[in-house]
Amino acid sequence: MKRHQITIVDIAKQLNLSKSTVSRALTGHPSVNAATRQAVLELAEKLDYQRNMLAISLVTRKTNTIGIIVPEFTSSYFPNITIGAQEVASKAGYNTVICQSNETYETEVANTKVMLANQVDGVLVSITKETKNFDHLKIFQRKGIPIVFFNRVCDEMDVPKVIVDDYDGAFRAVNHLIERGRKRIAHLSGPASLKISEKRQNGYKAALRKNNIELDEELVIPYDLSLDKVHIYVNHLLNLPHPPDAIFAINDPTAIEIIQVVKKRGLRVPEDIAVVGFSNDFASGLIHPSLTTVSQPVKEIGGTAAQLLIDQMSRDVTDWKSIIRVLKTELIVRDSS
Amino acid sequence: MKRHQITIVDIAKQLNLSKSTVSRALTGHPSVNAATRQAVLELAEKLDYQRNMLAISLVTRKTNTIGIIVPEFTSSYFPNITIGAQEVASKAGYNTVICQSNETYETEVANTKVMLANQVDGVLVSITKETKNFDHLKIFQRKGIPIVFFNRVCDEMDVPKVIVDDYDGAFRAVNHLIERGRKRIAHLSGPASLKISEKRQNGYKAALRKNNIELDEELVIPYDLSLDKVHIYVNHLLNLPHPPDAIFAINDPTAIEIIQVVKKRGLRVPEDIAVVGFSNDFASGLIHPSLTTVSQPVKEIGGTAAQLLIDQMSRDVTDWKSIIRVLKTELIVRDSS
DNA sequence: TTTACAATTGGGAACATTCCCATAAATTGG
DNA sequence: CCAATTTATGGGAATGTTCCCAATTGTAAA
Repeated sequence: MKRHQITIVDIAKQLNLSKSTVSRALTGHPSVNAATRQAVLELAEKLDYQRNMLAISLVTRKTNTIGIIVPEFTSSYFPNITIGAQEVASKAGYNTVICQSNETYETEVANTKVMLANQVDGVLVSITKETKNFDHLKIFQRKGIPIVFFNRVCDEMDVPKVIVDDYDGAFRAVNHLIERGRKRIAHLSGPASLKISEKRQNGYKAALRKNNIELDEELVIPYDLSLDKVHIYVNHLLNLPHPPDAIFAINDPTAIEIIQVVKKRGLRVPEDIAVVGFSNDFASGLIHPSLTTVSQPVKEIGGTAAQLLIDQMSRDVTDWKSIIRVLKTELIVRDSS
Repeated sequence: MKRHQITIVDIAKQLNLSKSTVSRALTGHPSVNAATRQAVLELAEKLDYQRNMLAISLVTRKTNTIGIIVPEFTSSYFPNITIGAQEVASKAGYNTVICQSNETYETEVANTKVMLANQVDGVLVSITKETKNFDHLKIFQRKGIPIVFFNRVCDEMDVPKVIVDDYDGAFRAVNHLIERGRKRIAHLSGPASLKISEKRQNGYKAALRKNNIELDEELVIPYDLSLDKVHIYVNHLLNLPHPPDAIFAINDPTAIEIIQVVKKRGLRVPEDIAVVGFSNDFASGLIHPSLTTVSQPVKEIGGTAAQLLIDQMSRDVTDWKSIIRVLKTELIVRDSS
């Protein structure tokens, strides 16, 4: 039923050549007669010949494909990172395969198997909030497939990583709130498993300390990043006998959700409660009031990670220095603070 | 240099079996001894064996991969469509490869070559605003690779398509503006090459006609969807001797841009100018004032298209009925009108 | 003229797997 | 007890390509 695929053998037969010569003509090998090459190219064009990458990859043991595993696609953050990575990768002649782990460990493990089965030449990974065991990722190392982490990194693996100065960004965000006269600043933090939660929380605490504001543990709430639970924590905070006058959120989607909840309660942002986020998602500039946030160079994160990966793939070095690239953030002050 | 990959031959040797038997054990073929299968499975696990999909696909002539070609990823529209498609595809055991054509014809052609070279089993396509020649897409048909269009379809190809009732959606949107008392309604339309531009424009005109409002061609502006030019058209409209009191935009990103421009000019939305968009992007509910728009069942579009494609791929029918699925839109009234 | 060398081309192994066609052993029925 | 059938396994072609190692031809140097 399936139509016969045009192969180099078909071209070879029609031109009375060997498949070797056709292959050489097609790949631009120098030692082939100009007239022969011309004939091959013309016939290939005429027959709609397309090289079969499966066969090529099988013999060359290279797929020219990099895999990207991200936890989710719900905000603009990870999509933009993949765009940045894809730009760099395609410029270097690499294709990109993207898998979403959906913030679950099982899916992440399944994703790594897909990547392995599809013989990617390297992978870019940002782990889920659930990931505590890294055996599935260590397989890449064991097989000599380069891996680079970004944003959500794995501490126990000695490979290149791309992150931002989370501590510093959080510090400046909270410091800004204090400069604006806020005294009781709450923090909606992330899951303890993620390094970024820890660092941003540390930045928050350091800013309080520097301004001689005593830390009230009651105001630091770790949550699992499920947006539909934000209202619970916000209402809890606002119902405290001595409620906060500002909230610093681990990320923008959370901050946006906070603003909605606060507004629904009839309170004003920033008059009653100031809100600051982290990442500068696309929606943050559009929401009312517009969100003060710490912007990350999102595309650059993806691009840098891809570049680091490509560097590893092109050199035949097995023991790669574990570079850690820390990119700069920037505080964007808007109406919510 | 490259580490040797574990193959079924390695497993076969260690267990003193033939690669045929190992293959059968691994793929779950019934005619293999339970003890043998057990041994194979255990050793495979121990050695981190991963099946090489390249080789499998080469011999089975199936990659279990569908390709998606979309024009852009800048708004939430196309990403969400791919999410919907991916959900359906992965449930059916298919992987997904996504390519962005970046709204340029050349890139789209390049993308089709990538898809062909990677032997996708089927493709989902939404064309660029530039695409007028469809030869590169007809190659899929010629090779017997199923293709389904969505959103931006190709009229001259007789294949399944998934669209929404653009005419009707536009009609209801403009009718709503008229009900709100607007008399001079402008329309920022899309490129003439796209069917959706035409249909939405027709819906706009029909709504005017039905309400006995004479069409003023001066108020209908086709533009190429480059957001950075929106301010030119909006300012042009507002500088007219008899400026409009409402603008219906071809899509949400355009509408959002219009709102920003109008606000920057010191005019109020909706008091001075009402604005209505199309698609109900994520940002539309967040912007101030929130945007009235025609919502599309985005994930469903992707899911339906994927399902249509999978149906085609699983049956061995070469002449597929050209189904056209038209999904319903819904008018979402918010503050901008 | 002979040798050496460059320019072309062909042959065939290799890549990792599936799957059809044997083959051998074990089991069953008459 | 023998034929027939079932159960389990092996052998090897096929998939479409690259690339190494010849083989052939023509030509310039000796």
